[in-house]
Amino acid sequence: MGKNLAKTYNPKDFEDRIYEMWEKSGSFHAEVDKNKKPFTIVMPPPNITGQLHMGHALDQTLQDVLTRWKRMQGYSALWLPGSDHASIATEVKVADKIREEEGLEKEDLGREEFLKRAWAWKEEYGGRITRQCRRLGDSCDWERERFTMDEGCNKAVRTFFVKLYEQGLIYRGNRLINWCPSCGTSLSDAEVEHEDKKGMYWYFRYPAAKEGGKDIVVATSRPETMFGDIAIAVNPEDEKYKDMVGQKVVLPLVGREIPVIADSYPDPEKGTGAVKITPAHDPNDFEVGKRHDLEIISCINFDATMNENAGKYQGMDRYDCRKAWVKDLEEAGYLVKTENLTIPVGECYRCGTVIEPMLSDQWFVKMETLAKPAIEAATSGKLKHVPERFEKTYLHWLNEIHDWCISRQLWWGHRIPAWYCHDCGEIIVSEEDPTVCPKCKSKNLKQDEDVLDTWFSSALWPFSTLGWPEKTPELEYFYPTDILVTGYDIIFFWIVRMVFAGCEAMKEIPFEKVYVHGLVRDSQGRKMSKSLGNGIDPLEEIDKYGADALRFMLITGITPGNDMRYQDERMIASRNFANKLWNASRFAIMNLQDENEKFLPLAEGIFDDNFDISEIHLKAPDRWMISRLNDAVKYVTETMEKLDLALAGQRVYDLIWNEYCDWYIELVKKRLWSDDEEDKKVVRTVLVYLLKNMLKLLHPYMPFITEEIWGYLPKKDVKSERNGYLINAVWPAYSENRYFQEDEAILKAAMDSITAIRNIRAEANAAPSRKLTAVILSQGDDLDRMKIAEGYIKDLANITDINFVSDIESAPDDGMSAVVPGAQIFIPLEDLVDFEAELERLTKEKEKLIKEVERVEKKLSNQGFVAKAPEKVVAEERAKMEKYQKMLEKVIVQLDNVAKKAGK
RNA sequence: GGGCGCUUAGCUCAGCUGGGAGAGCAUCUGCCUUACAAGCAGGAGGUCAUAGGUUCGAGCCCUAUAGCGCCCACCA
Repeated sequence: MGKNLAKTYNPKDFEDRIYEMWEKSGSFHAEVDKNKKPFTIVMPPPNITGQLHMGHALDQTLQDVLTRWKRMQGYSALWLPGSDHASIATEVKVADKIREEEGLEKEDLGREEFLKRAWAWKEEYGGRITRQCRRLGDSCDWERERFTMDEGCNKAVRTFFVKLYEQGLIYRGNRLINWCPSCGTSLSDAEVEHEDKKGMYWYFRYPAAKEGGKDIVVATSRPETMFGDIAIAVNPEDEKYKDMVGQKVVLPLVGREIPVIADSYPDPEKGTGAVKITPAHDPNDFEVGKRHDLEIISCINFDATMNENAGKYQGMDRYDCRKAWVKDLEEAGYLVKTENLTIPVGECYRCGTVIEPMLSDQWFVKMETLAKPAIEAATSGKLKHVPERFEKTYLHWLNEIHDWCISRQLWWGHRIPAWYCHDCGEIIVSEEDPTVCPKCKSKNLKQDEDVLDTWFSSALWPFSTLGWPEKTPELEYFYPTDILVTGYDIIFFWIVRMVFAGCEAMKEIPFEKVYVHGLVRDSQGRKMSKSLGNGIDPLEEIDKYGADALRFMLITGITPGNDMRYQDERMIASRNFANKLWNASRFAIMNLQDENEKFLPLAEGIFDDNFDISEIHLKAPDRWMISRLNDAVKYVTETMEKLDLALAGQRVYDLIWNEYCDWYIELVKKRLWSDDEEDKKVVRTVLVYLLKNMLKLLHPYMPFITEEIWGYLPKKDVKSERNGYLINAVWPAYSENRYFQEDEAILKAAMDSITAIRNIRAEANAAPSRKLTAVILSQGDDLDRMKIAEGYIKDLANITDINFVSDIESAPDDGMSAVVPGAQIFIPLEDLVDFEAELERLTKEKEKLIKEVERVEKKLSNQGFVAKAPEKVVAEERAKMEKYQKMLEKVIVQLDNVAKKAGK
């Protein structure tokens, strides 16, 4: 053993190699292990059509951090990966490809042939995303990788469908659904996006049917649906129209007579207060029509052209028809007025085409019963949202939920397990293909042509992937899963549905926590999108800066639930941090070895599992640094428990850069270069100890670099390191025994003094190489600490000699001085002192102290504060008061001296 | 129409259950000091959107206001 890290940090040199090593070693694989507690995350399956984008990178890094952390904590940590068949998206993509390459429409190929092409497409591109995930360092269990349309998932889908059908929770009905004329399929409510668009109200006059009757004016934003009007509704409370109820009016130009009816639906304040009723193309009207048992007349085809009921407009596109029809009505004198305003328009979430409400035979899931346990799960606190506010979103959707239209007029997807008997009309819903009709024994059966909404299979993901409906050991052990990580944009599509599906199929919520994160936006705060071309490719960033840098920047850049901006500078900062760690490790490793790259001896027993670092001959900086590490272990663990991964990551950054690199390494350099072999051994041991633990803390965030460095450390096969790889090492634990309060105080004094002296040096323009002496004025415990810190102050501030005094009279009355908590430091620097500048500096310092004293004084003289604030806080203030007053005294004397020198 | 979030240093953002405001980048000064210039040392920079309130004490809690953004909602 031996050798050291390469001179420069180059992630490309090792990331792929490390990943392969992990995977080959089986480190990602999680087994049912009764001796361990399970920890489970199921990966939100990326669409097979997709490419890895920043959203995935964030989503997956979060999951990987959690999985790696739990794995190190000794859980059987399963992160189950997979991909989604993405019914509509894939069908569109495959159809496009066929059109492009062969000039054929999917109908030309027929269902079977099309599906063959789709599967071939899946084989070719479906693995693309999961391959890309590996570059990120995802430690998922690839042996358990699943696909939403694989055999097991298909079995789960059919079982679940039949189960719900038998309970009457799935039904087939002729209802108004959201129709996308471009995709040629129905959509669920969640798949419709609402957008405010510039629109117009046209006010049309419907003339009275009989001589002497009153005309009625109706506003509409969709004149082309007038061919489907079957009534005009008015509110029975509306005085304007009271006498018209029961009367008939004529549909302009069409000539059909329709009644004026009374219904609570029209709002007298809106429009003219009278509403045209078109049950075939408007959900509200559909309800009104049902209430009044009205006929339904449809006038638009599924391809968004007008049908025969539109008369001469038959065959025209709905919008062309609108134009022509309005023109004709206007010319005929029926247009009363128009009004410009914005109207909300429903659009297909896939292609953006305006949705047409259409009457159609579809399958639905009855939501009322199913929603109840899902609501209960959240309100009872069993299901927790992080951050909490998303529970509101979740509950709102569930409380407002309508029945879920699950059939899609597509080919790529799970085919609906329903058959129709052509002889007796029986509908057979069954897991297996029935060969004969159970009612009439006919063999003339035909399966429903439609497939299921993609989200129907996604809803089963947390348990279908673990073997459901079979009672597998995995299902028993890993379900319910622990945390579901996803963006807030799919709470409705997915979270809600997984919860009710889990509650129904498993009688148990599918996960205990939902961690909801935001979007990764571009540096200007815009959503990354293909059309804007502002997307940043995670793979390119990995090429440039390394996967660790990308991961670290993503994790530390987010606040739970909020969007983040992608900034190149932060990416560079993360890479620089990796570089810093690399070099600091290189320094340590260098000092662990002799000139032949052989490891030098370390303290006895360091590789024993019960080794206690505090039992070797530590010095103050060692104990300080160990104490800081110990503190970080506690903080990081607790903070991760709260899923505040950004804060935890920042603490590790601080620990490594600010505490370890900036202070600890500098503090021990001299010892490492000394001849004291015993002390050198202590320092080496501490370095190994610190490095190992810091690498462990950082590993979930930056797995590659930490694993790489880990490989260069001296190690033996010990239990606490499991199979020797960092990925499997044991997460560090906090211990009271490693909290060194006194050493923290000593080092605080040392560091404050060092900084103060360096400051003086800078102000006085004294070269860093120039040796200086110092006088430190201090008393009591503070003085004792300063004395212990003496050597370190000398080393790091380049001071040759320190003279300690405990009364102000003995302090020098010239040179420069600085006040630090617990002491005042004097540096004789006559030749360099610019007395005017020093005077100014001290005056500023004095003013600052006076303000402080005044502030504390005010606080302490406030009876309310002394009486009501906690004792501890009051005591702290009193101590401050004393300290500041002392400091002030000193500064005043010093100021006096300098003023004399300055000749004032 | 309903709900939610944001407003803190020049920029991007942290700030846990209320007890003297932090980071990264940028900026200024000095350093190629034998781990690291992807670096080191030392600075400067904030009436925490506004107005009230609760409290001994408010960036944090309450109420209103303004600006920005997001989500939901059956589109007369």
